[in-house]
Amino acid sequence: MAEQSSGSHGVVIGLHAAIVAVIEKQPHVLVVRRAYAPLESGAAEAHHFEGEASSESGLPFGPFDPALHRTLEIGLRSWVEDQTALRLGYVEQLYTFGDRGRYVGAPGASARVVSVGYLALTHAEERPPSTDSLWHDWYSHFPWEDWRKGEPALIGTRIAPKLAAWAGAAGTPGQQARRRDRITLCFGGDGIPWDEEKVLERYELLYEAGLVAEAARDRRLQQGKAAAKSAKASEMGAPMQFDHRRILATAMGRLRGKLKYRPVVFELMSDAFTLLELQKTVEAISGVELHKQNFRRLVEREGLVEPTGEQTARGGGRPAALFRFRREVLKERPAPGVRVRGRG
Amino acid sequence: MAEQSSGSHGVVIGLHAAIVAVIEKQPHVLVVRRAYAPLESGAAEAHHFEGEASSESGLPFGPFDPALHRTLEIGLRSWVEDQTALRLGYVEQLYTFGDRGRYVGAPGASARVVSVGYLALTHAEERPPSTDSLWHDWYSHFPWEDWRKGEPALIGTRIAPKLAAWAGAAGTPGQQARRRDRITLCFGGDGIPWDEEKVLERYELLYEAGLVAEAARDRRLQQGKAAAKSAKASEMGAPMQFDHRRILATAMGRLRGKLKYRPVVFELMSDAFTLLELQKTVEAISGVELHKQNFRRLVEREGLVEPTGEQTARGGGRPAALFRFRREVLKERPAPGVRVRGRG
DNA sequence: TCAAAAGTGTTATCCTTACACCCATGT
DNA sequence: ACATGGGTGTAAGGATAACACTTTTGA
Repeated sequence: MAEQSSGSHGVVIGLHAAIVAVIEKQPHVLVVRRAYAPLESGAAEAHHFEGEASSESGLPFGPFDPALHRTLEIGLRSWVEDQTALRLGYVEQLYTFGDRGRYVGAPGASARVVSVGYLALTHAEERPPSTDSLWHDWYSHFPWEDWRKGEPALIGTRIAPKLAAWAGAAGTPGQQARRRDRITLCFGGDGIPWDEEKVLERYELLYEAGLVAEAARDRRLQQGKAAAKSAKASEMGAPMQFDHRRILATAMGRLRGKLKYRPVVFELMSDAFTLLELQKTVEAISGVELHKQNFRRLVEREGLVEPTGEQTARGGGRPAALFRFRREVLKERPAPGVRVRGRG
Repeated sequence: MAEQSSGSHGVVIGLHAAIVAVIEKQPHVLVVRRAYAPLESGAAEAHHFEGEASSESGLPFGPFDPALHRTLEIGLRSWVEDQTALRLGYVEQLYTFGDRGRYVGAPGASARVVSVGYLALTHAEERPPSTDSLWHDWYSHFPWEDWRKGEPALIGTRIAPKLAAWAGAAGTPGQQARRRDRITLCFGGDGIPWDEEKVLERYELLYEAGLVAEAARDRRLQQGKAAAKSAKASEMGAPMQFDHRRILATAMGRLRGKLKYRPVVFELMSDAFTLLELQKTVEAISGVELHKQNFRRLVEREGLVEPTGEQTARGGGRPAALFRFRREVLKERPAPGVRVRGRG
């Protein structure tokens, strides 16, 4: 076993993809249910997770094999195609995480894993692409991130009180104040507005405060104990394997930001769409409602779309004009995008 | 030697820092002159570079040792302190590169290297922090990026013609058109304005077109040949070891972008500064001149600074009021920053 | 005729961009 | 007095955010 590494700097790189699609006005991420950890040595030694953990879902991922793939992104694409039978279009690197203890693998795990996260966008037509993978509404993992119907009740009833308690439990008054500032910055209030892009900051805060199932799980696994059944896991969103929820949080935040200055929404749309469908897609991603008319003026002014000339047929209201993405903007304006700014 | 890896997925992670400071209104990056590649196995086997390459400078870097450091960033900080005797303040991860052939190490190099790049900001007081490291004006590596005195002559005299030739040399007319579009998008012209943030895109384009010394060097080294003396290296900016210039390009672009929505400039200033010093620092980084009064109104309106009450003493003009960074903005506004937008 | 969704007009306000001009100090 | 940088007033034009109202279809 040439592996055991750790003494020097042998490291395994895990490539992870948050593959996003918007289906029926809901943002979804592709998850894989697996009972083994494919990140150990080259062969498929199907390590089994301990009890509970095996029922969690995770992002599609696999190790980077430098002998096989010329770049990280090529490696990622090949892993994803294997695991999900899905061909990726738009792909963007997010972040590389290497924290000890945040990627707790199978019990026999020897090598240290560094996670490189990617965001991929696709247009999904309802059915999950393969039997092993399925689409999850991303708000099932982040219920506090959906502000389309106003502030989620969860924040007032559970998150705010528990975070306040956590802040109060800090050692010195100075630390307490700093924790409180951080909470306000993340979740708003006190003059600070909700910033939909701070998805990662919020998740990390909840993790540190121990409000999220992964926090307790990682602590236990680090101590070599079996993962206990975590009660009320679903209340604070469905947990994911390893540090995958953190990667998903990074993806959400990045996508929400990118929408505003790059025409990436169109990667999520079909070729032809109505303006309201476009708006609902942006709203699904950014988690806030928009002002209809201002949205329309915006996409028109930026020259992001052009009419196809067709109309929608399906009943229940006046037919809408269909539009398509105007690819020429890419050559015209330096940073075209759907600038989003909450609404009243 | 348990190393030789490559067959499966044994990978060495190189942590790289682009450490930036503004000295005398010029942006600088800290470079290290080294004659060996510290990225091979744990021990210090001082591999010697082949001829020419050893005179190139590079960014401070070193391998990530998971046994020693809990996170990537901690590993980076320890490497940088060792190599430069400099303690880092603000640090931000940039990107992870893993391209085969773009990180060409010492001849005997076995393991594949994945580079994780970081941006670090510091306030330098003139003298280089250690004898092995020194400050380079970053425009010496990217002469086409300094538009403070208008469009650099280099672009018209050398870059544009050579890029045009490269575009014309593409196989099909379609490819030629796509190359031309890309050139316009990167360097502007034809209605597209100069976008100071596209530093990486421009460098990658120049690399692909073979206009930059590293392109030829990497090709040669990949074929096992010795690196030839590259004529006119300095004309297209001083090259750097490995893929370090790419990492620096990433750092420049990211910093130029971040300035606009986060108060990071202040990491580069001393505690007290005049508004013109602040403006010159922003101009140094972003490479464009700004409109004095609008700049002042901006920092004032955003509440980024507050007067110290002091005045500058040094001669040559009316004394200026001194200001300091107003830390409270961090608690007030979601995304305070020095939004920069060229000028006439 | 009513529900459902499509689509338009208008305004106050703020931000941006660009003018051009005056002030205080050292030599 | 003049060079050097410090510092201000003001106005046109555009982008934003918020109003509420009309139109076209299917059931």
